[in-house]
Amino acid sequence: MRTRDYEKQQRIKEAMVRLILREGINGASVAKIAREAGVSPATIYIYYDSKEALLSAAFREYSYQSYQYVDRRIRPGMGAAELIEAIVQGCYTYTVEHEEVFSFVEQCARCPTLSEYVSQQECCCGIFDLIHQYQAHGLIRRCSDLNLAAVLFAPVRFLAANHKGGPVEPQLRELVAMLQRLLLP
Amino acid sequence: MRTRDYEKQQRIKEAMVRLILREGINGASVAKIAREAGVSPATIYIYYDSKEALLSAAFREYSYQSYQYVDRRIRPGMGAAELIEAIVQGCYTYTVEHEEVFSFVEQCARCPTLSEYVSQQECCCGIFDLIHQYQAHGLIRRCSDLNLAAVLFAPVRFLAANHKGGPVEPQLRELVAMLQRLLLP
Amino acid sequence: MRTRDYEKQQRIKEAMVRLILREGINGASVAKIAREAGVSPATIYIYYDSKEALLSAAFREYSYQSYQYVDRRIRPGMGAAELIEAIVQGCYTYTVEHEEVFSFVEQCARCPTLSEYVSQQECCCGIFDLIHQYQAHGLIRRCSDLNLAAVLFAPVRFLAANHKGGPVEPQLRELVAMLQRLLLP
Amino acid sequence: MRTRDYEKQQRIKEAMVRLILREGINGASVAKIAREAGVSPATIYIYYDSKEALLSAAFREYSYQSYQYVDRRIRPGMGAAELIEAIVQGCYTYTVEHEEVFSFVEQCARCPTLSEYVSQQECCCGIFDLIHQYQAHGLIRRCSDLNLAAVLFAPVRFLAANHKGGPVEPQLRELVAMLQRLLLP
DNA sequence: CATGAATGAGCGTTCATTCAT
DNA sequence: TATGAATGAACGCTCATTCAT
Repeated sequence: MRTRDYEKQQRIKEAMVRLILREGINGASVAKIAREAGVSPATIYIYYDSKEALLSAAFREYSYQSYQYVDRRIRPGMGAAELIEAIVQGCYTYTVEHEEVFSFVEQCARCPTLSEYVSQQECCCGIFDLIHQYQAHGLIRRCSDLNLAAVLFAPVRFLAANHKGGPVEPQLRELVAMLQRLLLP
Repeated sequence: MRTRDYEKQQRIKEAMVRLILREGINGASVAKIAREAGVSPATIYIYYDSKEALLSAAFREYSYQSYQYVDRRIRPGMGAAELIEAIVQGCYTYTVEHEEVFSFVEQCARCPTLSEYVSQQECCCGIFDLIHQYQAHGLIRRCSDLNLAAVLFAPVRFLAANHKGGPVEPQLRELVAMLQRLLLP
Repeated sequence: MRTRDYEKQQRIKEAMVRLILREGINGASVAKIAREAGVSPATIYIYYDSKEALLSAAFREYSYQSYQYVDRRIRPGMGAAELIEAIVQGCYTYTVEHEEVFSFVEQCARCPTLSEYVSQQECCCGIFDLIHQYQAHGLIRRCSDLNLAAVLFAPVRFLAANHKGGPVEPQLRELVAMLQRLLLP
Repeated sequence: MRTRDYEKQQRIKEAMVRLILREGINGASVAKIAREAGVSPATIYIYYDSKEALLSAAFREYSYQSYQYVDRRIRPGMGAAELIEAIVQGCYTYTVEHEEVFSFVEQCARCPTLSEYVSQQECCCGIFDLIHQYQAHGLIRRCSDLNLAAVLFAPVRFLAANHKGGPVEPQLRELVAMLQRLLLP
């Protein structure tokens, strides 16, 4: 008996994400995903019950992963300014290093049939636990978590999605500075 | 002067947008759009060369329209704080009053095959012209237009997309206050 | 606008029935039916909602038709012996002249997912009305309708299905004689 | 002596027959049969060369078995009337006790691609040998074997397949009486 | 012997688009 | 202009069968 190959499962997910970056969530048919992954269409159904199961599983997984990427770059000992910078920079770097995942998650999050599979709020709870500590110590201004998420993640993603040409570093530094001014007391 | 034909074209666009809110950009086939609009599939091709032409035309049109909605709520005489409030509130109110258009534009903007039909930057040039005047007079802090757009539009849309349950008004007022503090000198 | 072509609908049904005679109800895929009928697979779905709808509609239609064929060969004025002969002969002739329909209906009638679309009892009510008159006049022995159908239709179909080689006429005449002896007083 | 393997082979056949009763001959895929039997799809191919081989082997086997069931209920010493009753009753009881086998065999017998694997005539040769003796002694009327099979087996199966609701016993007794009158001198 | 993984081909159905009226 | 009919290609998925363990 052949054993289940989790690398193959991974390859399928990555192929789908790559394809969706190129052709949009519309253009990613099971047949195309299979060809991109170098497997038979039927093989996909060994690892996922349906196309929607594949999409939602990957959406969920990558949603968490992108926040964990940021999580790994922050530590309790950081200064508040440093923390904000790490979060925003981490967010941005992730979009550059995982362009296809970023595009995929953004598309899924807007799609009414997929968005409810993942709660954006839950994904960043690790980061928020730390921020809450800073807020408790008066190192970061208090505000609702939703607005905190709104200003910490949305603008940098906007930047990542809409930046075209020219050096992005200054833009990013400016944004960091703005958010520091906004959130530091 | 609106001819009967213009109205039919409008009906098609609105039907598509309604459908995409319900079923996502994947679920909107030409046949379904036609049924929703109460016309024949062939009729759609009288007004648009292809499905992509329909999508991109609507995307472009509604993108501008959503900024014009905000535009109509601001005037040169406003105070800077008032201006920021009007923009953010206008943005939010639009998402509530045109839920389906908001969802549609958000989906299109993330889709690689559609996003390049519209430059988000161009759409808001009217608003930015005014802001530039305020900045020139030192009433609003200077920063790059991209970051300005990033903080003015992205967080409020994040709020609109991710808010679930509970009163939204306090959230929105808090966000306005945050952005006023951020952008006022 | 092209108008609906009922000849085409007929062609589809006939193609399916022909195919099922050759390859069995298993072997009749929509694509094969379409090829046999000389239309596109999609065209079938203009006239029928689904493959099952096509099957059940044809099953129902041909079930009635095969009894109507017999119906046309009987008249109130016939003698009782003559009536029985007409029914059995009619049944048999139909299976010869419409071999593919006979095979199709027999297969559908045995398939659990299709059989309940058609009540065999209802199909032959016209014939039974006449027989009831004969029974009322004591020209045909009384028995339950179910058993009447069982002896009038099942054996002749058995003959039609299982006869191989040799002249069938004597067999058929013998069967007619047997049933006359059975049913005449 | 039944080896463990023989039992597994049996399980596969029974699973298939059960499935075909529920979903028709169309709905019985190898994967479903395997699941129903609690084995792997590959295991089926250890015992049978192909799906068709499985179908035809089971068809042949169960065809004979259903006649053997009747065979066991008749003995040379019986009266002619008793013999006819035993055959018809035996036939009917079998359909009740082996509903799934009955449905399976009936479906196979009508399917052009399967029917030729089994000659219905051959299956009942044991019963016919006995009847021939009765006929030789003038205890049962002479007629061709095909018509004999037609009246002995087809009506009772028709009854079994088309009876719905109400007590079946009287129907069956009536049929037995009819066939006795038909076949006894 | 027995398995679950793997597959190319095919399934029923819908797609975006064009045709004929 | 506007239509429903028509279509080849593609859809998501399952098929019968084989492979590797």
